[in-house]
Amino acid sequence: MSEKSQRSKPVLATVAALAGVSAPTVSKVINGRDDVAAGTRARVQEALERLGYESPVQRRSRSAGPAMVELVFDGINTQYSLEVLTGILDYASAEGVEIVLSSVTPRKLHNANHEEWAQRMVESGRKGLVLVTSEVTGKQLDSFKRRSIPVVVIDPLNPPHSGFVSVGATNWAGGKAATEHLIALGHERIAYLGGPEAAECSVARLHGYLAALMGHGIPARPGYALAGGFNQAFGASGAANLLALPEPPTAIFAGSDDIALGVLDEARRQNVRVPEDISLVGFDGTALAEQTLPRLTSVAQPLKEMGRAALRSVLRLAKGETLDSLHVELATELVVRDSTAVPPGP
Amino acid sequence: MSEKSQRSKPVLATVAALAGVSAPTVSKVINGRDDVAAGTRARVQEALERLGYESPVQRRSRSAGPAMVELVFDGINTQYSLEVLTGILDYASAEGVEIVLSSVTPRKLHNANHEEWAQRMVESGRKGLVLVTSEVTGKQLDSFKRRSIPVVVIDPLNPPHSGFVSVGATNWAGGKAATEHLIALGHERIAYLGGPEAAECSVARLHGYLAALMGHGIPARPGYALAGGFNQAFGASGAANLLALPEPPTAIFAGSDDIALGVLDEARRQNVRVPEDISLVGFDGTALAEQTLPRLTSVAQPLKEMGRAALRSVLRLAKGETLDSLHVELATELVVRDSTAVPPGP
DNA sequence: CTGAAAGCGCTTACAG
DNA sequence: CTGAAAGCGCTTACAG
Repeated sequence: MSEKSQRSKPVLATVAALAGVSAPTVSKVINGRDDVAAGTRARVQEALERLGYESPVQRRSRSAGPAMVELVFDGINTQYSLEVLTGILDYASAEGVEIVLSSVTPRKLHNANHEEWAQRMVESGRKGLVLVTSEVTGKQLDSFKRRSIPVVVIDPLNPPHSGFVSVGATNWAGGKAATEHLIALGHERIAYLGGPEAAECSVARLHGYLAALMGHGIPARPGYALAGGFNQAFGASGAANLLALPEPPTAIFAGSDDIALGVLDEARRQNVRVPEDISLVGFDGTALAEQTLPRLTSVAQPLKEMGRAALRSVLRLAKGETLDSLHVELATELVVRDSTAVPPGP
Repeated sequence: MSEKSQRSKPVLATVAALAGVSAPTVSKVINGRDDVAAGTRARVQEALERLGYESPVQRRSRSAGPAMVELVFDGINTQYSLEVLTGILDYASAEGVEIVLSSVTPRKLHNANHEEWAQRMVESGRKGLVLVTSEVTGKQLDSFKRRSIPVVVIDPLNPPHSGFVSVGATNWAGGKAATEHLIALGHERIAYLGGPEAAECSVARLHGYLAALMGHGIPARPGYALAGGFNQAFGASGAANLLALPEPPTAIFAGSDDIALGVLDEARRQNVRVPEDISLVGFDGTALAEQTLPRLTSVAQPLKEMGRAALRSVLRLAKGETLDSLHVELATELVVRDSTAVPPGP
């Protein structure tokens, strides 16, 4: 009688006995319900792990096909997204993993029912989730954590306080490098046109910019640092505002290449020459930077590598491995092209 | 009481009632036991069929969750791919369908074992396959056809002789419109820089170009129609060849916006002004056309709509519906911007 | 939060 | 052969 529980594959009741709880409680933990005390959940999860228990759903999904990872973009219609996507797809194909892709508006992502979403992912056997430039709350991540679905965020909009895993670039260092390049050319009136105030990566770039100014004893001027969207429209309107200042900047550091494109447009409209009248540095270093006229000096992000790294982390977590660090920043690199020069004479 | 069995998915007890036997007997039939009388077995089997009953094992193998469609790009690193992808993802999200994405080199696609591929798709419950700008042989398509997996090709490289379903744009009409626009401006020395000779869509554009010339009694000149890749590099080298002719063209019709970008680069290098010295028309009408200087006159393809249409066709085929036509062409539209003008005086 | 009790869908063991 | 009865593994609804 007592031997039977040793060899055969563990059932829910065995787990319950080992954890010292009732079967319903184990059932709740397995199905990701939230009405279980943290301590109880921990004990049950340990018992589950020790016995190697698999729920019917898990058994069902384990049998079918190659591993699938879900990938969600907060809108894919940018060069940035395309390069991240390329990195992820290349690595996925090398690892024999399939990518289930969706592009979702930030609004929809925020309103989505994460409980249902996570449950659906378990049921269809997804190994993990990669989110790109998304805002995620701790509560939302909890829906996934409770079901042991690893989540990795690329360029998270909010700071990684909630203990989630994320991949980014050295935004602060990149912002500093861009600004120091301009300072080295002789500029002192340097403005920053960044992304949304809420976007962690943009804030880091802003602080890199401020650090460079401070390091060279250049005071930050009022009205010289503006926040908006990571898009061409904000680049144009921001540039218009900056050029209308009593003392307009001689150089603009744009928080993305798209923003820089808008600046180029506005400069052209006002017959302000780049780089003769005003210098311009972008951020991202996508293919776009090569195609503008003048070609854009830009801080390159290793977007493909960021995609690879995110997928690799998700797959490692799915295998139960632990990561060295919850947050990884890959190096940015300033690529000098034709949009920066010495400031115009007085 | 009696209504409840009508709507919900049938359980074993329902089958038993309909067959006039007990649940255990149905269980035996399902599990292939031999202790069931032939007549009883027949009645049970009929009831099973009529109710569409699925055993837990059957349910397990038929993949759970929302419908999935596989999407394969022949390289996604272009604006073209991005717009097609956007169209597909939007429609997928509206229909509650999930997209499994891969980007594959043409070589790998050609060498892939289509038998295994198709079998894998059946096993993981994929509803269909969308291929973008791929070359497909009848034999390969057969692997999918035998397994009733619908396949739709967007912009097939080979002509749709093999009876496969495809979605494209009115390439011939677009080529003709581009060329007639140039003729209307007064050009007679008009060259064509097209994509690969094997690409059906490029051939159609070439013939549209030739038709326009012929329609206006303008002879096609030797060396004026070149074939290469749909990329910037070919645009630059092709333009260099054309400009080196004893009688260089006064206008170039490029088979894609990427090709046109290369032409712009080469023109700039040679200090040939666009449109003053030479007019330029692109093809695709992606966001790129808006971002060049001068902004590019281009034949716009409805890429998002082509993506939508392809997915819609796959889903209809998967439901067993029939399509009105194996091949659909959506309308192209010439968008005149700043890269075309009257030819320079002699 | 927790678990006793009831229930669900299916299978097994066995009397007839 | 057949099916009433018992049982299995899991989930649900709800009292405390």
